[in-house]
Amino acid sequence: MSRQDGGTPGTPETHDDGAATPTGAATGALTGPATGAPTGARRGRPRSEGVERAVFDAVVGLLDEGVPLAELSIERIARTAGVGKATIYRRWTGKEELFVDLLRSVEPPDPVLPGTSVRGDLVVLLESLRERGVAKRTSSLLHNVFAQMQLYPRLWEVYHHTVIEPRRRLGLDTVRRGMDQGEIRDDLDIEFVNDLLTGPLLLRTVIRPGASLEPGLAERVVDTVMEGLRPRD
Amino acid sequence: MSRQDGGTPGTPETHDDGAATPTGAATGALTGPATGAPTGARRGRPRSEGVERAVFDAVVGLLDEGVPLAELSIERIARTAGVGKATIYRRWTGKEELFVDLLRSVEPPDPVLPGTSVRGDLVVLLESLRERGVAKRTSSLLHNVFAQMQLYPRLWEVYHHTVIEPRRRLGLDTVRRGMDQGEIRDDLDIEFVNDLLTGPLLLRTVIRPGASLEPGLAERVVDTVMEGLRPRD
Amino acid sequence: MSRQDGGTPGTPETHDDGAATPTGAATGALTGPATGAPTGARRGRPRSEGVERAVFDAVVGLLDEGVPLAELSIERIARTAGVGKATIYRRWTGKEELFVDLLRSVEPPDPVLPGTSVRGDLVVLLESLRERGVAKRTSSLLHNVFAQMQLYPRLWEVYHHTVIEPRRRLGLDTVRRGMDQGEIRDDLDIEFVNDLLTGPLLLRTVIRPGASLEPGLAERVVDTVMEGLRPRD
Amino acid sequence: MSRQDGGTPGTPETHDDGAATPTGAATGALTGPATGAPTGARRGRPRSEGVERAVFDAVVGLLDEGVPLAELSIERIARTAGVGKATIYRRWTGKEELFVDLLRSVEPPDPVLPGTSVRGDLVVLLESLRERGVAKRTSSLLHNVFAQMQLYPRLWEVYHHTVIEPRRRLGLDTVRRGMDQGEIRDDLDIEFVNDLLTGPLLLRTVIRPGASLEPGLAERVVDTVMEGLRPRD
DNA sequence: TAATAATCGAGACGGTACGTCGCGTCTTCTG
DNA sequence: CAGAAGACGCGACGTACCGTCTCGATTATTA
Repeated sequence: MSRQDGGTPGTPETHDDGAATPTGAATGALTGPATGAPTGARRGRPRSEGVERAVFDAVVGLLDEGVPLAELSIERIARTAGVGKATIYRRWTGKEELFVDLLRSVEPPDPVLPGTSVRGDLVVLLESLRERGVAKRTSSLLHNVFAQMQLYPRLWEVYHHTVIEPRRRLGLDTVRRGMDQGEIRDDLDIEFVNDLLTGPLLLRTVIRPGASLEPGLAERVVDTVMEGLRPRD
Repeated sequence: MSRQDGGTPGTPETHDDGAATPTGAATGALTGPATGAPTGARRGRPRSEGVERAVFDAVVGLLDEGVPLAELSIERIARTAGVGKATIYRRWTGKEELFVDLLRSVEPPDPVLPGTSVRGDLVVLLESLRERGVAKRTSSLLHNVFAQMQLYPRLWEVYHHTVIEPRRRLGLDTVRRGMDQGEIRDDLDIEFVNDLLTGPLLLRTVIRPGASLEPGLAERVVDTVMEGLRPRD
Repeated sequence: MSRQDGGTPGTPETHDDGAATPTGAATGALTGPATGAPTGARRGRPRSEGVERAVFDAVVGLLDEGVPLAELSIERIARTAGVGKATIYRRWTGKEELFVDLLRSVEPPDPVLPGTSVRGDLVVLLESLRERGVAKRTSSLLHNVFAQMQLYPRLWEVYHHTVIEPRRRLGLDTVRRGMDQGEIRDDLDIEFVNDLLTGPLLLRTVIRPGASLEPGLAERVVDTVMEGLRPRD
Repeated sequence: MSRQDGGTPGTPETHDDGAATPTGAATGALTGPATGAPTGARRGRPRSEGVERAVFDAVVGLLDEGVPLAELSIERIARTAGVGKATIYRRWTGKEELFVDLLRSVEPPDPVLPGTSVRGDLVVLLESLRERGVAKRTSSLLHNVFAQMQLYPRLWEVYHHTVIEPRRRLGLDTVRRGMDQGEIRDDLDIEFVNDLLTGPLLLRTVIRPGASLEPGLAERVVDTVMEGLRPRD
């Protein structure tokens, strides 16, 4: 994972779903008061919560000012945040882990599938993909980070691992259910079908960032892939 | 474009748009009278052809040795190639342009469409996508460069511009023909249809580099998207 | 003086001038009514005696291991001694004061002058200089600290102030007595004469640390300076 | 020696007299035009002469402003001199070598002995010691550097090696001549006699920097040591 | 016995400097 | 004039200490 140390030592670090967030602060907030946690008597001065806030703010601020991601040196971030370099290195092993953490902190939660029909679930899933793509072009932060995210292979990788993969698994489950229930042909590979459905949207989101992501696109993709391209009479 | 100056004459410079060798033209104009000749009588010592060979060899060699793309500094490339830094900067404006040039030098030509049937052309197009994906995992150079190509936004961008986009246009033309000839529903947006077809393969090629790219995949994608996922009886 | 605060009561604080334990007095005054008692009933947990022992041991140990004085950071000393940095800063204002304290703790007492003859007293004084010089080359601690003591101007200065100056004054007194009693020419400046006598030994002790300090040197210096270099018949 | 690289490769690097100065520039100036020197065709851009001037000026300037020697970090010197840190490290291995170079650049040449009488030569030698001591207290640079020179063992060591030792050897030769010619008792060790003579002045110069160095001191030391302290009638 | 208060080890904190590396430009000599 | 060599100002790297500041825990005195 990305964080350096900390992380409440009771957190299992399961990397299977989006609930990992070993960030400590964030986790603490989500887990509740946690007064009874097996908190093993930390020694020394505890890490200031204000630091990551300051660092994140600095990064967002610099990106807002139009500073390209490649120019966001640790040095500069520390200077802007009014924070010591060592303090940053104490929390993150490098720029990439920092960005991953920042990115995750603004990532919307996984969609909740209504479960009424497979088609409906697929639309919801693809719609969430579409919405993330749209968010990328709206949010100043997301826009900048995503636009140049490819700059950092590890960032890319971890992002996939913690964000895209979990949703992909949701998709696979839904496709499988569709086959079981007879809504989808069952003579095809599940992964293959899933790629047919998500590929077009990911293409427009990741590879061709200028492409249209109009509302209704998700539904249209699902329906068209379901129906096929052959002309009907 | 990427090259700083002349561009090896002989390289077809396939993709027209954006005016091939722009700086080359400009340079030619500045060099003097030029006497009307297209290759305007350079003065002084001519550029050694050996230089780019040495530079390319150095890059490939370093990548083969496992040096990550991110550690390929101009400094190191020059050192390895036994070439002055200034000589490199005289030819390319930076690392990215160098890589783009190198990448283009090993890129296979655009596929030739048989034109017999729209389905056949689509399969050929997607098959070339698949083959490139496979090549990425075979060629030591391609593997390394691609695997971390995302590191360089401009490299990524130029690559798309010079390699992916042209093929995309081929795809759009084919889809249009399919609609005109009645092989494809004509109630859909051409770009949309093209994305439905290419998305799955690009997904596996670019976004999920570990995914299977088995032979026959291209054909299967075309057919499945054509037929749709709805169970037939 | 060097110590930050209390100063172990019991340490005689030999060298008067500069008002012994200045900060101690001040602290005492600030602590409150003080009820008249000289050691005004400190409150809270008293300082552990073990700390300075641990710190001194750590310094000596590191020097013994060959660690150069310049690399003895407070950080490292604290780590080695198993002591908190703040605890060190609570006692000494910096590295130099710590070293001064350590140095003084191993400094032999001022020599006792027999007072029989001026020549005898001078020999005793110079002999003590010689012995200190020899000790520097024997004791692992003294060797290391002295050899690089010049590294710390304040250490040097304080050492002179508390060790060399007092003995210098002893020397001046003796020379004066010699003049009064007719053993030494009285047409010369007292300081000048003293420098003639101590200069050679200090030269070999401080400035040319490799020079010989054989037994009998002190006596020979006194006698030769007394007699002069001119050949006698 | 102190310099990092450069140094005209023909210079023998004899460390026996003050004529070592491998500084290149200085040597070049002293050696003459040296047009026929075996200068082995340096490659690449030659080192700018302006750099050491700028660096030396920066150091002197900072010391003049009262910045203590200990705060003269390479970083700060570079900043003040308007010079890259790497440029400094290219020439000197560290602060100490830089200071040694600077110090040597302002060191007066060895005294020329008249050779008429041994006493006269000794006076000249001691007078040069005295003058250096006086210079230390006059020159802003020397004052500051010397006053805290002890901070840098290597600086101290190299200074002794290149400046003090050579003159010491001059002194030893003179004392030997004095013994041979009957001006000095020959029943004493030469080094011992030399230390008797130079010790007092070095004491006042190096160890007790506040002591008086009035004109005539050198002569007085020689005469008094020659005559002895015993009262004459 | 309980409250109070200074100490302790530990280590986070904002800084500054370290010595190295790469950037893109420049300046020299050689072919 | 191109080319290699490499110096140059610049700025970032990741580490080490600086001296200060919180922490929880410990250990005295005072109430």
